[in-house]
This record gives sequence, C-alpha cells and structure tokens, in this order.
Amino acid sequence: MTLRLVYDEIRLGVKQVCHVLGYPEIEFDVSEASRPEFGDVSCNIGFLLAKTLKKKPLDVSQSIAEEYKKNLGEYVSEVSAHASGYLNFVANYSLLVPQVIYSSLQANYGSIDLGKNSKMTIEHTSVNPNKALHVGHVRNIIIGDTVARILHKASYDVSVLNYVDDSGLQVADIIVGFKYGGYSDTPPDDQKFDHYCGDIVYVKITERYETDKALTELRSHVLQELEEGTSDLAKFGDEITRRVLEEQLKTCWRLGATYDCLNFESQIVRSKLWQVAFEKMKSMGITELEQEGKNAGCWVIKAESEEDKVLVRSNGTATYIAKDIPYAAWKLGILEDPFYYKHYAVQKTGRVLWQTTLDSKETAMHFTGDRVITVIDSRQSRLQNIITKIMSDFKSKPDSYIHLGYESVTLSPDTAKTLDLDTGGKSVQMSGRKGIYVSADYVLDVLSEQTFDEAKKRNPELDEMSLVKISEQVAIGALRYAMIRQDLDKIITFDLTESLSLEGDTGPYIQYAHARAMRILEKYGKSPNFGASLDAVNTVYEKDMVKIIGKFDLQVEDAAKNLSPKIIAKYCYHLAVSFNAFYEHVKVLTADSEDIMNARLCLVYSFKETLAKALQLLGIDAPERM
RNA sequence: GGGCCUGUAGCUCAGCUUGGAUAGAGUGCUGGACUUCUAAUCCAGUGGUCAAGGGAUCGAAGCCCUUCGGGCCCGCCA
Repeated sequence: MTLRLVYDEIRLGVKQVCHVLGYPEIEFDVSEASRPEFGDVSCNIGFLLAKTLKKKPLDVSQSIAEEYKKNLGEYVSEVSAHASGYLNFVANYSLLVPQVIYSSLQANYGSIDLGKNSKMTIEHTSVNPNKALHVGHVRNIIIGDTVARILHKASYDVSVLNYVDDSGLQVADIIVGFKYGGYSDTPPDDQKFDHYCGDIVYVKITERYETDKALTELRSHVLQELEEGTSDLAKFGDEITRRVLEEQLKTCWRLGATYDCLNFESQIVRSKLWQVAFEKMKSMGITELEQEGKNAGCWVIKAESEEDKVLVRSNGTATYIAKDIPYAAWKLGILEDPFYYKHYAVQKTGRVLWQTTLDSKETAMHFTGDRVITVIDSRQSRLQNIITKIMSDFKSKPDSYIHLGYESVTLSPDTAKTLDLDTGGKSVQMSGRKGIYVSADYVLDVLSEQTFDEAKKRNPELDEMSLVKISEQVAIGALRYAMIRQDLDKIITFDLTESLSLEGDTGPYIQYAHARAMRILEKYGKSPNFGASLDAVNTVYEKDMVKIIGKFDLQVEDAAKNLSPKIIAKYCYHLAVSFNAFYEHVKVLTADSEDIMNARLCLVYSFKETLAKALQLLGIDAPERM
C-alpha cells in the first residue's frame, strides 16, 4: 500500500461524516499537511462549507472531527480541527510503516495504471546530423527520455523515435564543404567525426557563404539532390549523415537515452506521404489556394490571429512544414505506413533500435501511437501549433498530438568568455552555425574527470575500472539532473564552472544518499529480517522517510499526467534529504538493540530500493559507492 | 504591430493548474559538527513591499484587468 490509501480512506470518511451530519455534498481537497506539527494529512472542507452553512470554518471542522473520531478507520490515529479552520489527520504509523516498507520491496513499486497499455509515441533528440550534440540538445534528449521513462512506468506502451533530418540545409552545408570547400572527410587525429563536421566544416563553410556566392548556389543543388536521393552525391550525403548519426548516438547512449526507431526525413520525402497528406488537407478544406495578395498562387493555411502560413509555393514546391505534417500524421497512424523497418543496433539495455527503410523486403512494424508527444524547444511553437491544429482535424480528437515545448539553454557570460565571446554581461543563445556552443561530450568529460579524482580520494582502495564507472555515473547524474530539475518553461543558463559544483540540490547529492545506504547494508552483511516487527521505526526522521517512500506512485501519477519530469526530480531530492537527516541523527549499526537495528535496516533497504527506482525514471544510476 | 513564455531572498529556483495555516529549498555569507554507518553530509544563523497598481473574495504569491521589465517567435529559408 501507499499513502494513496490513506488519502482515499480520509476522503471517503469525511464524505460519510458530512452525510451523517447532513452537510451538503461538495468537492474538497485532501492533501499532505504543509507542516509536520499539523499532522500528516489536511482537509480544507471547513472553509468550503463555512459559507453555505453560515458557520466559521473552525466550527465546521470541529463538528466533522467529533463525528470522525467515532470511527477512525484503519489508517488514521488522530483527527483534529485546527484554529485556522483546517481539519488535520495523523496517520496510524503502526500500520503505515510495515505496509509501506513491504510494498516498496515489490519490483513494480511506484507503477500505476494510468495509460492502460495504450500506445504513446514520443519523439525527441532529432538533431540535424551535421554536428556534435551541445548542451542545448542535451536538454531535449533528457526531457524526452525522462518523460518516456515516466510514461512507461505509468503503463503506457511507449515508442521512442529520433527524427533524422538527413535532407535539410544543414546537411547540405557540410556536403558542400566536403565536395566543394576542400575539407577532407577524414577528421584529423582522433577527433570524433560529429565534432569535426560541426566544429570545423559547418562553421567554416557558413562563414564562406558570406563572401562566396557560388558556394551558396551549389548548396541549392546539393539540397535538391539530397531530396531526390538517386545521384552519387546523394549517396555520399547519406554516407556522411550516417557517420555523424553514429557518433551522435554514442553521446545519446552515454547519456542513458535509448530509442526504438530512427526516422529518416529523406525517406518521408521519397515515400510521397506529403502528396497524400496534401490531398487530405485539400479535401478537408484545411488549406486553400490563395487568389490575391502577397501569397497569390500559394496554398496557404489560414491562421486565426496570426499571419497565414504558406504550404506550397506559387512555383508548386512545398515548404519546410510540408515535411513535418506528413510525419506528424504518420506518427499518429493517420496515413497508411509506407515504411518497412530494418535492424539498426542493439542498445546497452538490450532494446533493439530500428530504422525506417523503403525496401519492401524488410519487416513491417508499428511505432505509431494513439497519442504522440513531440519534444521540441518552444521557439518552434508557432509551427507546432499549426501542426497540432491540423492533427486534431485529421484525427478529430483535440489532444492526440502534443507539442512538449521547453525553453532553450543559453550560455552564461563567463562560459561565453571561454569561447572568446564578450557578451557584455548577458547570457547568449547557442548557435551551431556560429560555433557558439559547449558540446555535450566535453561537459561530460570534464565532469567525469573531476568526479574521478574525487572518487579516488574517497575510495583509494578501489581499482581504476570501478572508479571510472563511478565517475561516469556521477557525471551523467549531475548533467541529467541539472537538465530536469527546473520547469520546462524556464531558461537554463548553462555555466561550466557552476555545473561542476556537485553539492546541495544536485544529482550527485541524491546518488550519495544511495551510496551511503548501500554501505550500511553492505557492512551489516546479511539481509534484514522483514518478518520481524517494525514497531521500532518511530523517530520523526524515520516516519518522515516512510511517508516519502509511500508517496512514490502519487508522484509518478502527477509527473505522467502533467508530462513534468521535474516532479520526479524533486521527489528524488526530498527522498535523499530525508535519508541524510536520518543518517545523521539515527544510528543503524550501533542501535541499542537487535530489534531496533533490524527495523532500521529494513527501512534503509526500503529507502534504497525506492530511490533506485525513482532515479531510474530520471535515467540516473544509483551507485553502490562513490 | 501580433503571438508565446517569464518576473518570488545577493544568485539559481520550488510553490501558482485546484485561493486558506508562520511564503519554502539550494547556493552565497557567518558560526558549529568528522577517534562514530563515507563531511559529495548534517545543524544553526543571515536574507523576501512574491515586478507595480487596481478588481472580485471572509481570505491572494496564486484568480481577473492594466502597466512596466526580461526572453523567444512571426520568410514563397530549412
């Protein structure tokens, strides 16, 4: 059981009491008490009934409390009316403690049946395959990966897609660089290919467009050939794209993200899905041929409060959005699937990664969803709103296509300075084109190096391999947590120095709590006896921890319903805080008696199991030592 | 000009969806706790006209309106 049962029981109990007292039936709130001295659970019904009953909130609550006391039920030990008007409850810990601890031992603890196994498709990452990932991309990946993990825990049948824009302008840029700009397609020394393409070729060729108009024209030709996909140049482009993609995926995997399918834009273009979608839009009256004005001769989408969006140019060619619409429709299973699926790789977790192909000899599969989430930063909101509107028309359901937007990651003035950029004290937007970014690999390497030294200092007896493993876990924990801990619509100002500080509200703080718990259990050397009495668990520190452990599924529900990964991040942090307070104030291995020690060991075990499960939702490893 | 987001402690942020108890964390600063289950920890102190004004309400950081500050987006580019 979890705290959910306590809330449910109280909700029902209050309702029954109101019925007995002849109070009107209304919606009221049962929630966690804001302070420990108020008890465990609070109810606001006193305020809500005060008006209709023409009584003071306190009087209402008192009358309810009196009646409630006649039958406290299983999970409540005390009920009282507070002077403020709140109705407060104290939980029955002699029941709560063992039940929460036993529940937390179950492998699926925290799972809820919100999705009822319905199909949910989530797309994230989708970085142009012409450069290495920077910290801005990392936010996208971590949000997408974390939300996918949470939805899976909430019983959705989740498919994860990574869209590969292999026929866009950015890829064309580096192809121009290789074919006409004189850049070798073999990177110098041991530089990763994605870094080479992004740091050197892409940035340099972009600079040269300024002065060399001929190069700009070549780019248009390259772009056209990439879309057609038949020429040698297109084949070369495909080869380059796949080499970059392979390197990008290494970084994604290092971050702990995994996918089900890679969707190649070039194949969407060649599959003629667009034509099907376009006809559908015409027949549904979603798009119309503009007769006059500046867009005369274009097929446009009329927007209510904004400018019309051109869909097909007056020369008959489709605009950028014409690639996104059929893809979105495909994701929702609205259009007939033109793709077959080919094995790409087996990922660390054993999950198979597939890729789209137009080759009919390959397998037919399904990665489409009843609902679709697309993780893209909120600068794309206008475009995504148009797509959302079209999809709701197509599907005739309003919220089947969800744009999960988030604010961008900018660089702090100090970090910008390390790139020789004086921003005058302001933070600056990252730009791959201008070479203004901090790469994900670099941040992870620096973090990993620092944590390696720290781990070595603390654990001098550990071998190199173990230390490397720990430092990598901690580095990724730090970065993932930093990307997820605040709200999606807050800008993250990335500061390299600050990102290396691993104290307080950080991933490593939480991981450290887990490592501490592990050491206690390890030193004890045996399994705690879960059959014995847990009555000895009775300090405030222990009760507080039990309460938080018992809230796990409620937090998963909240996070899944609101697509809010930060809820799980906060949960992990609070869990860790409660354990660290316990650790400082309550001794386990030197407890006064065997019984007390055993009870506390059970709690420590329950804690580390729950924390590990919660951290797993964040894609953060729970280290045994650090 | 239009659209979206945002403003809470020196700094970074919770809380706002669903109004209610003394507005919470981290960090910073000051001081304290390692012969003890790992100090990546803990404890105490410091620090807030919740951007401003108005409205509805018994009651507003939260709801409504106005104003101001900051960010992003608005191409027959992708």
